[in-house]
Amino acid sequence: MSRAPAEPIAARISRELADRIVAGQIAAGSRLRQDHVAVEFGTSHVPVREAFRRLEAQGLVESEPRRGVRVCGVSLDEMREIAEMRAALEVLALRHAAPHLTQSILDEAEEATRAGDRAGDVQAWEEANRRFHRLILSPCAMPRLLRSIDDLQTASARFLFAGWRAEWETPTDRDHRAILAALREGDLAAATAVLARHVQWIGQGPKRRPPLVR
Amino acid sequence: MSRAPAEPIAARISRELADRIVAGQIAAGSRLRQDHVAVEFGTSHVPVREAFRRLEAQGLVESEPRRGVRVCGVSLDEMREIAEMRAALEVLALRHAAPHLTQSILDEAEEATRAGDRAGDVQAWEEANRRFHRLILSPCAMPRLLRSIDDLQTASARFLFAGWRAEWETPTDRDHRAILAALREGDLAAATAVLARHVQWIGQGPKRRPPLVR
DNA sequence: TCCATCCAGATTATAGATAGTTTTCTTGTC
DNA sequence: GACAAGAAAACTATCTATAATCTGGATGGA
Repeated sequence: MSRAPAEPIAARISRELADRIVAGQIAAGSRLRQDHVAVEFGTSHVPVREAFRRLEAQGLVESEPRRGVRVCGVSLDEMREIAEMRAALEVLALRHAAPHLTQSILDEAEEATRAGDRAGDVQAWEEANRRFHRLILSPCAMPRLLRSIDDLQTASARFLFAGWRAEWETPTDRDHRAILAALREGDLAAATAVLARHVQWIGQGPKRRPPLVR
Repeated sequence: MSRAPAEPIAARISRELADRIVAGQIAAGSRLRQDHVAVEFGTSHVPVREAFRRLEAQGLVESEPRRGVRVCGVSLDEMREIAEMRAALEVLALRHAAPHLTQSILDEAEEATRAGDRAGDVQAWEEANRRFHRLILSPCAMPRLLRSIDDLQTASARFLFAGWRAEWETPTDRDHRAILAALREGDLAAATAVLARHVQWIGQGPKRRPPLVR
């Protein structure tokens, strides 16, 4: 069949650039010039501009009217802000998702936690961590809320990759298991409390070295 | 003087379309066709497409890859979702803003409440209401949070204008004054509790008539 | 005979490329 | 340090291609 992808080029560019920004391959504060990006992707700058708007909405770049776009910074303040927003919104989502959680979803979440334990690098751990959160939150059936949470998780991942690569994993698996245990017992209050603390833990920043603002 | 605005056309189009959608001049569910909009504004379709991306980020329209964009619906579920998100985020913002609130800010907020009392139509009331919230929240100095809240308030206004035009105003001024009183006394817990209830009250929907989904 | 389904052509709309204009930044000169 | 000329980049318009939708009509079945 070899059906043409039918995915607009703008979407592809925005995905690719988002990945690079999150991975830290594009430095914070650096300018993105539409012609250069266009040349690199072998397209014109028109879809590039649309991709920029998308990244702007995700909070990965900021744009000034006639002066181009630049990658957002990764300061400690921004990190805390995002962590607190995540905590507030994920608690809300979990509160609505809890009544619709099934045994099989909880089992899948358990498996995601184990995958996080087995993860050898940050990327794999982050993916497992995000899968865990998505699993227990998406049954809330609130699409706008889930989209916001997803954008915030992307931004969180950016901090994770940018700053410190050592101290992931250890306490999170405990938190994940505590959340699952509370959910299995129907103790929603305990589950949301642990979730809030767990998310904000990420926002506490590095214990030893500063967050490598490039 | 008379400096050319230097505001990109895309920004102007997105503002104008957002106003119309919020005001209910463009029906929920109707399609927006880029070259029609372009003809109306006397431009090409390129800035129109960028405006669409902006509206999509604000949650006013939804876009399918090669099938165009259409105005989001205004169901009761979406309304509740937005109200709950607002409650969660505005409480967070107030918690961080409270330490930085000054006497003059509270006085201005009081004045905004009075302006809401005096408002003769929904538009004026909505503007005063939004000014009140912005005043007491913006000292939190969390730009990303404030942007999210602003988008949610825009969506709220849409429901307000779309569905029912009778029952605004009455209880809200009481809530606003209760929030201000609690803030003046330094009772942050009471202030956030009233704020959360107050915001979710909007999400309760019309008491008598259904929300006029067009 | 009437109705539903499906297909081909025409029409419409989205998406992207190319080219030109305007604004901003840079560099060289006084 | 200020200013002007040049370069670079953002922004928009026009044109083109590709995908989706709509129309009419044919076919098959009850």
